Amino acid sequence: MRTHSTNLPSCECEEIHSEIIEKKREEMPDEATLYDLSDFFKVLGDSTRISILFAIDGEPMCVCDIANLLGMTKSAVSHQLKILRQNDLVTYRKSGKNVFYTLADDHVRDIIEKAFEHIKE
Amino acid sequence: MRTHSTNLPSCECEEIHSEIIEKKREEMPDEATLYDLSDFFKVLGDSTRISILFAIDGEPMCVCDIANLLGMTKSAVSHQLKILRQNDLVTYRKSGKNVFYTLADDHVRDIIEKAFEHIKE
DNA sequence: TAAACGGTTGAACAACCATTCAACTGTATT
DNA sequence: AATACAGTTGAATGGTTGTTCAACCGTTTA
Repeated sequence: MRTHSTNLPSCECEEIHSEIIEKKREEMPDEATLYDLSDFFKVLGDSTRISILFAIDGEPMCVCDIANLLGMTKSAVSHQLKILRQNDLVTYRKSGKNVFYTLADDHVRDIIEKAFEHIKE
Repeated sequence: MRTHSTNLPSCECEEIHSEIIEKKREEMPDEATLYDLSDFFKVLGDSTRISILFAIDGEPMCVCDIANLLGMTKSAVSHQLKILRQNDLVTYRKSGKNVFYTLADDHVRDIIEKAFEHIKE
């Protein structure tokens, strides 16, 4: 998950505006929060997972139907659903042989909505 | 960018609830929109880029200062700034030998803010 | 109980991507 | 003009990750 090392390979250039750097350093969120944030966006940063989230918005859908709707194998869908589950973006309800998935809460819908507005400039 | 083929390898299982699939299919955004959305989140799905966005929020910062603040090389920072530039998340202003970067607009700040609230359950 | 089917899972593979390294551009200073 | 330095860039590399494939589990039905 970590995309750059913590503080070892520090910059090869001089500090130009030390005061600004210090001020900014105090304002920065802690590292753990930054990783949590980027990990959250990483989950949304895949067109398959975004498609799944749109599909199961409102009415719940079983894995097989999602696979048919998106033109994918059950396996591929299930792998992505696992990631969505692990990150608490979806919940599921078992019913006989089927497993019905739906959005975990409205928070995610809001964020996707806001991004939706953004990409339309 | 495309993480699954368009419609060729369709599902190996039967359509269980055809009516639901058809209804959902009409409600789904077009494919281009889904890719634009996931591409947008993909840009935010990296801790280095998230860190940069927090750093340049408010007061603009030059590349060298960002590198010092984050403990990274100028090169690595510049590569990520290029991606942020190409996706219109940041703007820059040249001043002598320095290039000062800052957030492009408040839209991005809002989205990160919302995600921030979400990950704190 | 045996077959059928929806769903999950681990390993393998291919594609993608962030960082490093080295070379380069442009501006400022001497 | 020459040096110094902020910033950019392309190629190479190592790590990450989405899909495929095959095997498996659990529930239902014959």
